[in-house]
Amino acid sequence: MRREASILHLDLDAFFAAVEQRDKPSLRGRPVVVGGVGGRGVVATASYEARAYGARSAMSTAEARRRCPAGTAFLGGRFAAYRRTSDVVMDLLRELSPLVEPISIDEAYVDLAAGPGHDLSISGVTELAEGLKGRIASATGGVTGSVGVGSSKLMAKIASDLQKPDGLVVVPPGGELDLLHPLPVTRLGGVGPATAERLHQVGVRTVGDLAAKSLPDLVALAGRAHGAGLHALARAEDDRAVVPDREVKSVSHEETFERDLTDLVVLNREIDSMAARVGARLRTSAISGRTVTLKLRRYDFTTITRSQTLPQPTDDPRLIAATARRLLTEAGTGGGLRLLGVGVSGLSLYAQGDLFTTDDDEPDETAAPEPEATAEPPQPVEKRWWPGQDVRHEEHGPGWVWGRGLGRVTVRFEGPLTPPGPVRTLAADDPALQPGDPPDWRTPS
DNA sequence: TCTGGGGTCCTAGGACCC
DNA sequence: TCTGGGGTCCTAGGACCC
Repeated sequence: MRREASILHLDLDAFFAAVEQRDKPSLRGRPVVVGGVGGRGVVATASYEARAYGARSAMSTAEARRRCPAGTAFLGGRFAAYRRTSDVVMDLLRELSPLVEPISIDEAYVDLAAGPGHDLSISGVTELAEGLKGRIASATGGVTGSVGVGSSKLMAKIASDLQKPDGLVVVPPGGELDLLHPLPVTRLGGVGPATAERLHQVGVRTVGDLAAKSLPDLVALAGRAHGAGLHALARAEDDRAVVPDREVKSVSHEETFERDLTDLVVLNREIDSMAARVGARLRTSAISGRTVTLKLRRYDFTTITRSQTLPQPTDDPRLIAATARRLLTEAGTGGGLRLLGVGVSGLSLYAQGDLFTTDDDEPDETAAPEPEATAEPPQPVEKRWWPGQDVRHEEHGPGWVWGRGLGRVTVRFEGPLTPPGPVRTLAADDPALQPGDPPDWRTPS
């Protein structure tokens, strides 16, 4: 805990949904749900209009459909668009300080004490945060964020959560415990359903209740590290630094299937395609790893992992896939699998073509490409289009997919800088309709 | 038509080593 | 011939976060 309120936490409000409403004017002021749109999808983000009907993050999309009225937009995610907007925001944060720690695409800490001569008085950081919020809204085309400023990461994060959306709370140094102790323990990071249940059983409901418990009691309840962490947080003792550029520890890809799979041939093909994605991401980051992990979730939702550590680090999709295939054969597919995942950990920086690369591992330009590992299966016409997707039509211009089915696709032709636009229903195989790029929300100058 | 996908950190037991 | 005690690596699972 510092003497000044010099740590800022920013949390963008209903971020995915906010980007969708910015880029799709017909959705502004209306309920929007972003997430998995298939039968087994879950909600990633619900707009505040959708939350009014009870839609929530992590809820199954089926449940959100039951709760929300007709006309609610259910959209798959456009991660390239979210990434572009996020990058703009993170750049604004780095104008405040070189010490910016992104926590996710929509959340970050900033160490204001490391910035250039900021006034760290209460009024000083309040003014700074107000300016930041204004710059974020104007640079992103209206996406808002909630800001908390305090003497530690703990306090900044708690504060940003107090006045959502579009909030700003500065916790004056010395006021930490008055703010913290009445709050439910579940507001502390690290207190999830399991810990909350155990705490409730010993009568702990608020952070104040937690602060009354001894360190040995909490260690007995939650384990050594977690117990000590809770003991400290309940007293607002938090010295965690703002760390930019945290090292990646693992790279993985997983997929829940529309229907449970049992066929080993099909599952092996899935492994190949996941290993190809993981290998490509490793190679892009110039890293490789020694431990290959296969994750599987059975028809009854039981989840197991099987891993094997290789003698040398690799980023080779074929070696990753071969290892994962072996682990799958050992684990068995009994009863059917609803999810498969392939991951690599034990990462290290790794130059291609080093001592351990054999001739066998070199790409062979004369060989036929390996269809299993590289080629995407041909797309059925129905699956080409998904709700929310950016498209462009030769005649009607840019727009986005509202819905599809029965050989047709419904598109609304509008963009972030247009008024709400017209809807047209087209043949799903209309050659004039193509996937499009995320639209630019910035006014052309 | 219950329950995503990408991660991090911690714990615990066994192997192995000194 | 009542068997210590660390330390590290590997594996598996669980809790949690966004």
